[in-house]
This record gives sequence, structure tokens and C-alpha cells, in this order.
Amino acid sequence: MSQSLRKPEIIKIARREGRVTVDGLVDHFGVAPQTIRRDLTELAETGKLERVHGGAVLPSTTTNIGYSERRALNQAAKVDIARVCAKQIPNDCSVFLSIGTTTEAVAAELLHHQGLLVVTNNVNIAMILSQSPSIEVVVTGGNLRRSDGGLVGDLATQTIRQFQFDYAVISCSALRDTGDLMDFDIQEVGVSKTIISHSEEVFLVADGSKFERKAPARIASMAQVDMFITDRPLSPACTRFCETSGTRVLYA
Amino acid sequence: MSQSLRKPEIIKIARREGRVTVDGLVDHFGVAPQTIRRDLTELAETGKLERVHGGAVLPSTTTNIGYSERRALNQAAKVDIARVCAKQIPNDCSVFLSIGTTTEAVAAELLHHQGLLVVTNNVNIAMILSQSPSIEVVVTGGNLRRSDGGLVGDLATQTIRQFQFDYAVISCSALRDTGDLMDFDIQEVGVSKTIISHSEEVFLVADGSKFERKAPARIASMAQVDMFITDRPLSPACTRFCETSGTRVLYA
DNA sequence: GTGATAATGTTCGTTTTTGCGCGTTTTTCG
DNA sequence: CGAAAAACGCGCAAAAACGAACATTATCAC
Repeated sequence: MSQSLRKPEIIKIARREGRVTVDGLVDHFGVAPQTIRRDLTELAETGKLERVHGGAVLPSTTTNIGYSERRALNQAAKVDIARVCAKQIPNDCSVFLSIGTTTEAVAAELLHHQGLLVVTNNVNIAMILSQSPSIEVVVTGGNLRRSDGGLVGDLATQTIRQFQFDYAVISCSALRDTGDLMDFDIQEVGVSKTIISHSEEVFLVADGSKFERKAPARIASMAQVDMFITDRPLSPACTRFCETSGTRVLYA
Repeated sequence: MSQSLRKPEIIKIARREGRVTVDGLVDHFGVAPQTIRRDLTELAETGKLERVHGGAVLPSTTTNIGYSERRALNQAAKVDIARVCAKQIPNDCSVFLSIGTTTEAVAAELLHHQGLLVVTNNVNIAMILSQSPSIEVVVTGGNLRRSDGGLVGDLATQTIRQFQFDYAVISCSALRDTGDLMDFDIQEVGVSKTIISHSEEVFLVADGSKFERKAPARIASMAQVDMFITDRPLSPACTRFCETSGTRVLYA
């Protein structure tokens, strides 16, 4: 039995059993452990299997690693912000939840609300909310952005235009002293603008780390935001801006 | 982090039983309690399980259990069917993948294709395909169906109407001897019909268990299907029907 | 037959995993 | 409440698995 014949069979066994062991394959093929190890290593390199001590398993189709790391970042602050935000949203109304790790946290906090219609362009939020039997979830169409599960582009804005929301919860990549909401992705900017124009009340959630970052594309002005929920005090300039534009600021 | 052969199986058991005990796993794997505890602790650290005294339970944020069970059902057959189906699809074309566990398996098999544009109304498929950097993924809008992550309703059909696909891969809940494709959910029927009318080539994937089931709503006739991929021989009546209507049948 | 090439087997030092002892924490039950 | 029992986590040594280098065998073109 040559290597070229062994590999397909290893994959076949792995698919059937969910996993393979070095010992098991040694018995099965009657070759040395080292040979099996070589096979498994090569199969792992081409992504067919995932190598583990003692054998190999089917590659886990779970979520993006980089993203889950980012999600953990500043998690405590995000949850606090999310809790405050969720308290501002009553039962029996329509809500839009936008892309972002903080808005995801808001989704988790909304799980015990009743009679909500939630529209979202974030696949992760859809997954989170699908747990609750008392929330109707609508997903906008759009191009799937690999990095964070966001749906952007023309299809997304098209869908949003068909609704008028009681509340929209949006986020941003960065926040300037001039009271401008900024983002990295120009496609997302279009979506955010559309959301704002189709919502009665716009909530912005952003943890303090956003104050120190820069991003190239302008989404909107703070003047278009009705409530801003964050965890760190704003700069004096920004505070003044919120006062004059009538934006309420809540601290978590 | 280091993997272990046991961990995937522990998760599998946990999904089936809802919980796992240290003692039970010690018996199951024939290892020391310490080893099991380490496994459970590590699984808890990565959020796969939630640790409790004496064992572990599913985390509160886990997705629908009934669904993952159903996905495991007949898994080997589905994967075989999916592999045959994926071979029929070339690189650099547009594909629609519909709702269904078999179509999910097709998505997994398509991961190594190049230059695909895949449109889907299944959130799970979107997640699977987001791993591949060489596949552009578009999600249709729609009402999220909790049971299986499907997107249905008017928004979904609206999105589909804006495309013309090279290939569509659809599934069905049941298949009648008369050559009719049947489904449980009337909302999904509308989506499936729209898909068929916007695709050059329609592939139907269905494992043999569908032959024995009944479902109330009619999606389409086998005559509208260009290729049918399954794992068990069709009934004589159905075979004749496929011959007269020019539907090619492939066996995995 | 012969030599080149690839696959497999063998040896050995290194890394990872596992099991055990033991003190601490949590649960159970009178 | 309080003690016994069970479960837990930690450190360490044994065992298993690992990978690299090298020897051996099989394969194939010439």
C-alpha cells in the first residue's frame, strides 16, 4: 500500500469516525507509526485534517480566531455598556443592531426582552438572538465580511430602507474630538448612514479605547446621535459638542 | 493551545446529553479523573463548555441542540453526496446554496474551490464559507428561522431575484414517487421556487432517508432539476420519471 | 542489471500528556 | 451549623507520542 492510496482512506475514516488515532491506523494499514505520523502531518498541512496528540480530528469549522480574540478585548467594559444600553430599550418595539463587538454584547443583554423585532446586519448577532423564542430576528442581505461577520454593501442598505426602526444601536471604529463618528470600511459607512436615516432614536455604543484611535471614513456627526453610551469621560471638546447638539451621554 | 482526541468527543456527548460528568467520562475513555478534569477545564476556558462541580454543562450561549443532532444524522452519507456534488461545480462561477444539512456539507466541500461567488440563505453556510479567502460570500436577507439558521420570507426572495446563478444546490424535506420535491415550511417553498427560476443549472441533493418521508408543501417537479445527487437507488417510478424529464442522477 | 528517486522503517533525544499524592475547596447530609 | 465525603487543583515523575536524521527497501526508467 503506497502513500497515495493511504491518504484518501485516512480521510474517509476520519470523516466517518470524526477522528483517527495513530495506533488505530497502524493496525489498519500494518505500517510503522512514523509513517502514519508523516501522513497525518501532511494531511494537516493541506488543511484536510487537524493534528492532535495521538492522532487527528476533522478540522473544526468554528469561528474566526482573530475575531474571537478581538471580542475578548475590553470585554468587561463592553458588557457594562451593553447592559446600560439594553435598559434604555423597552419591550415590544423594533430595533436595529449594527456591526461591532459592543453591539454583539448588547444583543446578549437583549435576550430577555419580550416582543422585539430585531434587524441586524451582523451574522454573529443573528446567532446570539436566535436563542430567544420571544425575539423575531431579521437579517439584512449583503456581502459577508470575513473579518467580523458583518454584512455590507448595496444589498444591506436596500434591506434597511424597507424598515423604519424605533431604535438603532450603532458603533464606530473611532471618534474624533470634533464629534465625528469614523470607520475603517467605506462600505460600512453607507450602511450606517442608511440606518441613521431610518431610525427614530439612534444609540451609539463605544468604549473608551475608541477615543484614541483614528479611522479614515466619516459616518456621521454626533449631532445625529440621540444617546451615547460609553465607559470613560469624554474630552471637554466632545462634551461641549454633545451639549449643544442635544446628545445625551450615559456612563456605564 | 494543545488539542486532545477526547475533546471533540466530549463536546459531542455534551451536546447530546446536555451535560457530562467526570465519572461518566472516566468510564467512557478509561483514563484518570485528573485527565478528564483537565480536559473540562480547558474546554471551559475556550468557552465550549461551562464547568460545574462533578462535570460540565453546555454554555448558555450554545446554539440549537436539536439542530446539531439532526446535522449528525446520516452524516457520512451527506458528506459523500456533498463530495460528488462539489465535483460537478467548476471554479470561477456563481453558486446558490440553499437551506439544509446536506447543502451545508456541500459548502464544506467547496472550501477549496477558487473564485466562487456563493449566495446563500443559510447562516451556517455563510459561517462555514467565511473561512475561505478565495470565496466571495453573499447572504440573502430574510427572517431568521431559529430551528436551522435558514433565512426565509419575502426579503430572501427579493434578494435572490437580483441574481442569475450558474448553479443552484437545493435540498428538500421529502421526495414523492411522482417526482415532486416536498417541504415542511411553506415560506421556504417560495424561496426554493425563486432559486430554481434564477439558475442555469439546478442540483438537488438528498440522502435516501428523504424517500421515506412525507411533507405537505410542493416545491417543484423533478423535471425542473438538472441533476439529482443521492446515495440510494431511486424507486422504479422515480427513475422512469427522471429519464423522461432528462434529469441526470448521480450516486455517491 | 543499474542507478536515481521516493517511500518506509529504525533509532534516539525532546516534548507533551497522563497519572498519582496531597492539601484545599465545595457539596452533602445529619 | 458542622463534619464527612466528594471533587478539585497543583506539582512532579513516568509514560507516551513526537520529530529529525539516517538506514533500508521498493519502484521505475533506461
